[in-house]
Amino acid sequence: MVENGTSTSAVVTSSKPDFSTLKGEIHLDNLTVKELQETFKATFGRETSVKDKQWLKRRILMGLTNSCDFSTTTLVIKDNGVVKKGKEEICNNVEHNISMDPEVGSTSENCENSPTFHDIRKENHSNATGMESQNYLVVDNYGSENTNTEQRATKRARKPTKRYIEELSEGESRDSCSKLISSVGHRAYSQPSTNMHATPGQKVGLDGRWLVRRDSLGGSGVQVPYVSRIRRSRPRENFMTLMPVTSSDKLYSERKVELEKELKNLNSYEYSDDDVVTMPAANGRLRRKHHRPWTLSEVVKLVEGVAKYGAGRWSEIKRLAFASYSYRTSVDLKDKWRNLLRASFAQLPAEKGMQSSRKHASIPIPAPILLRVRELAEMQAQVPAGDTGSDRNSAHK
DNA sequence: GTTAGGG
DNA sequence: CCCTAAC
Repeated sequence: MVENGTSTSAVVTSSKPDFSTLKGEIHLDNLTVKELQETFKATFGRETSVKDKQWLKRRILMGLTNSCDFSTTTLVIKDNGVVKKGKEEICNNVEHNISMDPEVGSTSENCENSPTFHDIRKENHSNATGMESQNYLVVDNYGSENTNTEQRATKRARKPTKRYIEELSEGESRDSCSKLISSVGHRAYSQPSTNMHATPGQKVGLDGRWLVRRDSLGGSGVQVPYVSRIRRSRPRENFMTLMPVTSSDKLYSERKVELEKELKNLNSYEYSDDDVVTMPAANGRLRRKHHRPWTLSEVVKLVEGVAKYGAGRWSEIKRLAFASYSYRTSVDLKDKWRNLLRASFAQLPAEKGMQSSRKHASIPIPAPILLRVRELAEMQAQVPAGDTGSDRNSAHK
């Protein structure tokens, strides 16, 4: 199958997929890692350093099935590979082609049970369930195998925070000039008559202390209650000032030691003002408390940690890779990873957004690292939460 | 106690 | 970084 094979010598640096390098038939199963990487490059227009054959194959096939309109090409996906469209009737069960696992694939060649590539493209018949008739290439099992794709789409619903509710309510009551009651009345009148039966959540507290509105949060369907702002104590004092002096002293000294140890590693950046509450920065703005720019080595550690343990296992990464960095909490790691993701996906394609994307980055992250971040993100998007080996069910406890 | 996401 | 709902 590799006869024509991938042109291993081709060094395409274009940023766009170049299918011209995909000559003839390609049987992904038979390709070496290097060849798979070449194919990856041809498919996605960029290089990859991932050596995981399985991943590469899956990505390539996914990329092809997703982005390539096969009706306009002479290529067709078949038997775990891309082949030239032949004259023989192609009973092409995409489901089987997309599933790279040998065990699954071994069930092979029954085209009757599941929708076929052929069927869908040809007829675009609406399915019996009437749920949705899709005229794009549907790969059955695709979704179930990569449930992560769906999971990523549906973020877990999050109730608006108390503060959000309060602040929003406060703002609105300001807008309506203390005519809270009347505005509510207006709202009620404007409701369709069928709505007079308010759901429990819509009732208005007689004392006027709490009201509930129907607004939803960002279209999430989460309803935002309307409450009058209750005066709270000031948001927050500096953590240290609230601590008893005794324990404060101890923590402070402990921390100080670590800080000073770290200072040597960092390129002698001056952090003497590190633990200070809020420092007026050069531009007159207030600087955050406890701000410590991420160093390159920290970023690298983080990336490696994500590679090893997976994104989301922040406490684990914190414990195992950042044991000596006491000032980086697992939340910090998570935050930094989020920023890295943003940077890697925003900056690589076009270097335009540099201005804005750099605004939040304390240090310039070298492109190779961002590439790695990107790869990890893509890789882990394919292999959902499932671990590649280390089972933590037994590892814990 | 952790994780995810908005601020 | 901070804050905090969900887990």
